Amino acid sequence: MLTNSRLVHQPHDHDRCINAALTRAKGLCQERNAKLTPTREAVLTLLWQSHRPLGAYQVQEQLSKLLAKNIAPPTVYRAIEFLLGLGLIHRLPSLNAYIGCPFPSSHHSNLFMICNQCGSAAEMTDAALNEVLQTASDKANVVLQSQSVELFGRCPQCTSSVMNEEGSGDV
Amino acid sequence: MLTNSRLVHQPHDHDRCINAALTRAKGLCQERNAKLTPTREAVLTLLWQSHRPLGAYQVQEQLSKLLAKNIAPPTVYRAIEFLLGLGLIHRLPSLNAYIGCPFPSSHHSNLFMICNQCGSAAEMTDAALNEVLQTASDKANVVLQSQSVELFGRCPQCTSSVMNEEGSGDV
DNA sequence: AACATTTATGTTATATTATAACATAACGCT
DNA sequence: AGCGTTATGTTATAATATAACATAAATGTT
Repeated sequence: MLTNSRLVHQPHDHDRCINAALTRAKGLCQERNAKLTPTREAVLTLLWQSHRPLGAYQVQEQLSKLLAKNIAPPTVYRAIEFLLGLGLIHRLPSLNAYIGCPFPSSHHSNLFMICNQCGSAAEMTDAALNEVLQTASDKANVVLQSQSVELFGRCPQCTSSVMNEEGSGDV
Repeated sequence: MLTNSRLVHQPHDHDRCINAALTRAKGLCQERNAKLTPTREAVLTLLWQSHRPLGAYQVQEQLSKLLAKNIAPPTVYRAIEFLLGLGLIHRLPSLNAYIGCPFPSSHHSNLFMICNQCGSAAEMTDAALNEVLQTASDKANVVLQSQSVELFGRCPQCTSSVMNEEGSGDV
């Protein structure tokens, strides 16, 4: 069960996450003859600033700051489209938000665990899950092409802080 | 494995689907002391006109026609909110669309099979799926609260028509 | 190097989905 | 009838996403 949940849910050296993501991205782009332009790289980096998904307009805002000039939505959406195409990021449909993919080169059908309190999202690939979904599709005679699985709950960090604080409501 | 996939993917007497849905809705509302007002009933009926999810603005358009007066978005969204609250309909996040729930009274975590070609959506509850998701959450020490599972593919009807027509692209 | 071709970005406008805020109306109770 | 509650009407606007066309930057060809 490939997952980044430990990293997402624990304090860690996040610069390593960012660097690793950029290295993977560069490698993948070279393989595919795709160009990781400065804009695209900046968007990818922004989406890796934390393990929380960002909306397109949050990216826009931060990108405008970063590049010290006004960036219009289409620029952001184009970069997002490019990165989605390479599997370097994912879209979380329930949140209208985007997040960096920790294992872009492995063919995977992904599952996200999204914390209702802190907003962090961990990704995992689970063979058992994919089997179950394939079986369900087969039973219904559906040819499965893609899937979106989002789980919502409380991450370990937020669970322990709730135990301490007692009675704080969800976001 | 509770599912309406056979109904969704085959010709059937759809009036029975609609009637059954309304009957269930009325029963549930009585149980819960909730009022199924004409607007709400109309929205529910519209969402049951087919087994394809409708966007809020599609509902608005049709509702305006049905009631022969202009209905503004908030009215639609309020009805939707009410129906979602009772579990009478679901929201499909990937589509920003809404669809009637075939088994609203059973506590279930739902899975949708959405046909990329005809847009129909079948719902199923699958105990094996829920186990797998629970296990995955447990492994990551996440307290699971809710889930959204959407499968995209080709329904049996569209699969057979593709075999006949040969080479028609997806929607 | 000069040119044409493709690819990426800039710019403006607008489509689509959803909600906020406040006004009015209908209902349910005493 | 009067009161509080719940539902709907109305207007405006927020949030997300794309269309259409202009410019610029990179790439390939002679």
